[in-house]
Formats: sequence, structure tokens, C-alpha cells
Amino acid sequence: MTPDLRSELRQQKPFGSLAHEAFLSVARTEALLRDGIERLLEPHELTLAQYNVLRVLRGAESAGLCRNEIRDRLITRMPDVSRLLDRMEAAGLIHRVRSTEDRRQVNTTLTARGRKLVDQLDAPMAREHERQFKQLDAKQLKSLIDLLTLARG
Amino acid sequence: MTPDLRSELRQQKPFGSLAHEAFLSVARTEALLRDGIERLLEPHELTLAQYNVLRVLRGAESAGLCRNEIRDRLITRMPDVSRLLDRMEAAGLIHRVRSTEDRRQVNTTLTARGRKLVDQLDAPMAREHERQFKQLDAKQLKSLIDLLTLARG
DNA sequence: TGACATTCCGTGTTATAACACGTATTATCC
DNA sequence: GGATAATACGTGTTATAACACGGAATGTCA
Repeated sequence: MTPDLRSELRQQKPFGSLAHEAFLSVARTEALLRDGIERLLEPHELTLAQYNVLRVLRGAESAGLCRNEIRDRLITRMPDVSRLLDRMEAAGLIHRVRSTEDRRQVNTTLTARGRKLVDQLDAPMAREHERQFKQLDAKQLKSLIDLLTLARG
Repeated sequence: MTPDLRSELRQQKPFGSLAHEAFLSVARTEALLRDGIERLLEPHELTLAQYNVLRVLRGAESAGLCRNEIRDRLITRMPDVSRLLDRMEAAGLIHRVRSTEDRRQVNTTLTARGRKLVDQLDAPMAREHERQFKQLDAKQLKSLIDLLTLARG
């Protein structure tokens, strides 16, 4: 029997409702998973937000994306993408150039260094994810994904 | 058919593995749920971390808890609990007093105002949680909780 | 075409998170 | 009992998040 959330959080009273317990379970699980990923990124001096930007830009291939397109593809809300990109540009991971078609936009692409870094992280990331979910078989993983998708409605 | 994570994040390529998709699903769901809760807390000038401290302290009854006990009961890692408590003390939500048994410890309890605030939030929080998970029935909620518990190992 | 609204982006500022370190108190061990 | 280690907490500092605002470019509509 795996220890449940109440003992994890040293909580004495039962949860008010299943929905409440589900919320806390999602939040607690996310925190643990994120900690593992962040430890993996730390030696590369990457934050999770920066890593997500790298993956988003890799998905855009050489065409690149403007700031708001990047923002909309990020997993968590991020109201200050400009300065996030500032730091990544200073680190030589991305390259920004003002768009010629719409001069309001700024197109962002990966540098060779950025591309190499995100590629290099694929294998350890995959290993970490497998490790994190090793307790669940394929059927259970699919079920978990389906239930979360359903919750997001 | 609910839209899946790839379309949510406007991602074109399939996920590398089920474990990877599960991680992103948990992260994305947590972000959405958290946004809803934070919107609810905002009018009360409470951050989610502060609200969690209020609930932890309510769970401790009148005995109170020292800083590290609070930290260990929080859902997400929080390395700067001292100043989090500073702000809550300044807002009149908590009360701190140095322990007499172990003078290294500082015992923290809810003020009447803090207790009233957290009690007052129970009903809207419950409604929000029910709303967030309204797509799932009791069996599915239990299944989700079980799978997340299993993942946390 | 000109006024107005909208979109895209950056920035000033404040608040908070994160990390490392220091001090006071207690526990441990000889 | 005294030196040493361990624990609990706070703080100095830097980095990042969050919010609101403003300027530049584009779209809209009379």
C-alpha cells in the first residue's frame, strides 16, 4: 500500500471532497515531478520555463515563432516572456529579429547552441520521465492521461 | 471528443512516450487548476502559498506549528517560509511566538482574523473544485487519485 | 484618408522565490 | 563538563515573476 496524500502532508483530517483531494493530488504530483526535472536542468543553468521555450522553438523548425506564439504554447501561464527571452538571448540560446511583414512582431529562432542543448537533453529527460512513472504500466498511463484530459474539459 | 494536449499546446509532433505525455498532462492540468484557485484568492489578497499555510495551521488547531513543520506540510517546496510568514504576520493572519521548550523554534498560530478568512473560503473553494472536476464522476475521481498516488510512489 | 481601436512588444516597478550564509540554541560524544 | 556537531531560524543578496503601462505598427470603418 502506497502512502496516501494525507500521510505525505501529515494531515490528520480527511479531505472535504473527492474533487478537493483530486486537486491536491494533482498539485502535489506536479510539484514532485517538477522538482525532478528541475534538478536535471540545473547543471545546464536552464529553468523549466527556458527549457519549455527551447522545446517550443524546436517544434517550430527554422521558421521560428513570435513572442505571443511562444507564450501560447507554454504549459504554464508566463506573463513576462520578453525578459525570459532576453535572458535566453544573452545566453546564446535563441536569436531574435524583427519581422519584416509585420514590424510589430519579433521572430525568435533557436541558435545552433540552443538546438544542440535541447537535443542533448532528450535522452536524460526521457529516462527521468520513465523513472517517474515506472509504477504505472501503459494502460494505467493512458488512463491517467485520459482522466486529466477529461478534467481540463 | 475533448481536445487533447497537443492541440491545446498547438504542438504538431506526437509525444515521445506515454510517460512524457503523462508528465505534460499533469503539469498542464495543475497550471489550469491553480489559475482558477488563484483567481479566487486574489480578491482576498492571498497567494496560494499563504492560503496553504492558513489551512495547515487550521489543521494544527490551537497548538500551532513551528516553521519547519509548516514547510513540511506544504504541497510545493518553499525554501523561504520565514518571509512568507513575515508577510502573513504583517497582514494580521498569524501570530508567532518563540517556543519556551526549545528556544530555537518559533511557534506559529492563526489569529482570529486568519481563522475567519480560511473558514470563509471553504465554501467557494469547494464550489471551485467541484466545478473544475465536474466532467469526472466519483469512480473516475477515485481512479485519478489512485493513479497519481501510485505515480508518487 | 483620417480618426480610432487593436495588436504586439518592451519596460518600470514592486513583490516574491531561490540560494547561501550566519547566529543562537540544543544534542551528542568523549 | 566541554568541545563538537546538528538543528532551527532569520537575513543579505540576486534572480525571476507579476502587474500595469506606454509606444510603435497595423487593422477598421466612416
